Amino acid sequence: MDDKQRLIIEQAIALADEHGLDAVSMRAVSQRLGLSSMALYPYIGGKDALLDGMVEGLFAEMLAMAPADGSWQDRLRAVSRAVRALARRHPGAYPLIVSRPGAAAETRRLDDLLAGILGSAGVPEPEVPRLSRLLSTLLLGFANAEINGHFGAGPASPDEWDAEFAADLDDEIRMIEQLVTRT
Amino acid sequence: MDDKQRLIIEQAIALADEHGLDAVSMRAVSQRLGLSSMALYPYIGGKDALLDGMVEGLFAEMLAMAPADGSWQDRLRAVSRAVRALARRHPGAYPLIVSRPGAAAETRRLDDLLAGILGSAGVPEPEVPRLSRLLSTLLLGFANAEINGHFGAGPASPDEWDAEFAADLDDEIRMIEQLVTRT
DNA sequence: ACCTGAACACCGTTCAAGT
DNA sequence: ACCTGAACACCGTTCAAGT
Repeated sequence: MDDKQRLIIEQAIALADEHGLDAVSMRAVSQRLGLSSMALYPYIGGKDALLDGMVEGLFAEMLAMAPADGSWQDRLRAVSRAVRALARRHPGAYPLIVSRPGAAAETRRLDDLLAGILGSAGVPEPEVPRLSRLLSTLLLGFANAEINGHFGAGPASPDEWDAEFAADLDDEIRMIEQLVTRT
Repeated sequence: MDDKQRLIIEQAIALADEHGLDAVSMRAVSQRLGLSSMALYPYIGGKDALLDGMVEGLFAEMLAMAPADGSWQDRLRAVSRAVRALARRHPGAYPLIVSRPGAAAETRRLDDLLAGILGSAGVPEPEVPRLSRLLSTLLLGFANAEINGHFGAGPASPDEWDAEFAADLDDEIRMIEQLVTRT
């Protein structure tokens, strides 16, 4: 029954969002489920595995949000929106995505998604993996910066972040278009 | 005497690089200095302030590495090299840069440096702050991905990371050049 | 099969005390 | 002024035990 596993991860994410990542302890998570801390161990391996599971859960949620139709530009914008929406929905848990190694299997699905988009944009195949990684670094990192309050002099309101992100994306889209026509 | 403060932060960074971030405890750091853990509190505020201090120390080290002469393209490449060199020199401590809010004063100096470079590239002033943030997100995030082993199918050897990073930077440089001539 | 309690070796931090 | 020891309320995790 990995229903229970999913339940545990769900509660851990909720706890992180409500009280910060530091509040995510085995004891606190188990308490939310009416169990003792040791009851979690059979379902998740331990604290580290729980954090990995949270990353996996976050990615899964994000990938479920991104629609897969429209022009490649539209799809790219949809993925970007999904990443930022995830970060804002999970301000406490999201930073795990950027701070934990990509051991999780779901992690690579974002790169695959981006690779698909770039492929249909006409990007030459040997360039696709590199550009996927560039974009995922930028998307994940930018959302993290917003959540973490990076950039002392950065955008102040969510609307300003939206505008900045849209402009960044337009630049990247132009970069990709130029790369395609250069070939 | 914030000589002592610097000494503490130095040892904390060394400890992180040698034994991982989790090994950085007040007790372990103080032991490296031949002190009890409580002796650190007058010099640094506590664990959180210590971690912030480490971020500050890392940024300072990086900024000292980046030469400030040559064409704007050369200077941009120099900054990029400095970021990656920092990450590889501090594989344990570096991730703090990306996981901790930019409260540290030094944090913004990277954006200033990038803004200066973009300014001398001829980027229109209203676009400069946004592009500085885009570049710093990309540079810091990419180095973090390398350290953290993000991207399951990513580059395997340091040389491959070098090549990928150089290609990314060329793309960004072209993007900036195009943005300048479009004006 | 599923859960618990006590226990161990750790944390960060406070506070009274030492020189 | 600078440092320490004991103590407190927490951790993650093990292990024997309960039903």
